[in-house]
Amino acid sequence: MNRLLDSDLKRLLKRGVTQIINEEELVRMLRSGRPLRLKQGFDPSFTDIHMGHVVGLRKLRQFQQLGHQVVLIVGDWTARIGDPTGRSLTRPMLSAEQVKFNAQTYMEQFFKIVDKEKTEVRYQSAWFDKGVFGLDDIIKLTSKFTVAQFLAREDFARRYADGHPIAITEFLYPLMQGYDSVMIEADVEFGGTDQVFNCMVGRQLQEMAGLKPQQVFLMPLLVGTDGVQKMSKSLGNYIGVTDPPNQMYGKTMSVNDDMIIPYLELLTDVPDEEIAHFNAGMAGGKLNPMTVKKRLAHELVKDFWSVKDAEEAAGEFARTVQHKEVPEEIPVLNVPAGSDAALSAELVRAGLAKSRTEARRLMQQNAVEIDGQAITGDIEISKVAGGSIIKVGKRRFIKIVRE
RNA sequence: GGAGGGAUGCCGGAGCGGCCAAUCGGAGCAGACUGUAAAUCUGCCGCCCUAAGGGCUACGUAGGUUCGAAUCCUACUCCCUCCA
Repeated sequence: MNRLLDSDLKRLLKRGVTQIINEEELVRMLRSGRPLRLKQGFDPSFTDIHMGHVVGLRKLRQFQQLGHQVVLIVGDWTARIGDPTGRSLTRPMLSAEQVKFNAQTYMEQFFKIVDKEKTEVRYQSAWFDKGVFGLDDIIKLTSKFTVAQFLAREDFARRYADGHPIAITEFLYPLMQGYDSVMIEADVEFGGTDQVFNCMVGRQLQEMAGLKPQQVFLMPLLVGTDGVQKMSKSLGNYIGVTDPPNQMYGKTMSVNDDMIIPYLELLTDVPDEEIAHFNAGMAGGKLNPMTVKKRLAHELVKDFWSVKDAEEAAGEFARTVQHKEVPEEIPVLNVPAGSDAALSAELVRAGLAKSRTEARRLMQQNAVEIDGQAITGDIEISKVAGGSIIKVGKRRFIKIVRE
């Protein structure tokens, strides 16, 4: 175990952290030199990890670097309940097969950030499956809490007040999550700020089981690229860890300027001093936010891909977005020699419009250009010369090739 | 078990016999603007007919009444609230 430096401690407990319960105790535990069991759970009800999740995963890695052990819990049972957090919508129950597949995909991405060697993977089914966990256990577990306690949870309270349905099984969710902590003897549980309640239930259950209650490490929820709502796939305001370099770079450049600093803090290793310098520079008008955002985009692509990819993506961005030039590589649309199809139909075939009606609409809006020349109405594809480049909207291109 | 309320486009939410492809807001798309982006402004925003214009499908599901239904009636399905 490495000696714990004050600088490590500061980085670990201050940057990108909302709240720690209980911080003094956690510091004591860290100083004790004993490898801690860090609990991180996930519901395999989705497969894609995005930057919002990365905030927590980076934190886990930092702890790992100090010699601690991550225990990843695959919530194969909780996923089937449906998680009431956030969207106020009951998620559908998933089949066992679906859950298994999702878990697999999730972990592939998870270990891009977290050290696999220092991670133990546990499935909830190990302690919740039939034969292991019975009705008597359910009764024992549920009888320890009251409805009033559960209605204290913000999400439940709001939904109840609004007359939205809350399934009884949803009450089971925090209990099961908490029970996980008992089973794996977690020292610290990690989660977003929306997880407070569930994590606290874990503490209580551990205490009731005669264990030392876990510490709770809460991290901010990352705001999505729209700069308003929390990053989530269903809202479409996310940057995925598997997004290809150009897309990752482009999405990052499209985030609101206000997000630059938080993103740098939560998603990169750019030192605090440098971030402070950027912040001051932008506030004082000395630094163009675009420059800083480019740095951010570069950092992200570099971390998830490579330095080379980051540089190429930067070049592509400058070319297509800033100078409005044609990108290096353009998808090709093969057109049979004698085709008399309408251009609108061809745009649909190329996936640049959802319907011909939409394609025509785009033309009317001056959004379709052939070799830089906007057209105002539909034409036959035969009127378009082979090799022509068609641009739709700001940056979608296609090259016509005659077969 | 009883009483009441509801199901509308991607989402929220109007409409309550013709003027409804359906007000409005959000999202999305496009154009303008912009040191990236945001904000702002303008337009679009079911599908098909290459325009004007026309056609076809749509308001939980299935029938019905009517010249005409998202709007009325019947049954069904699902949801919510309250009482027991």
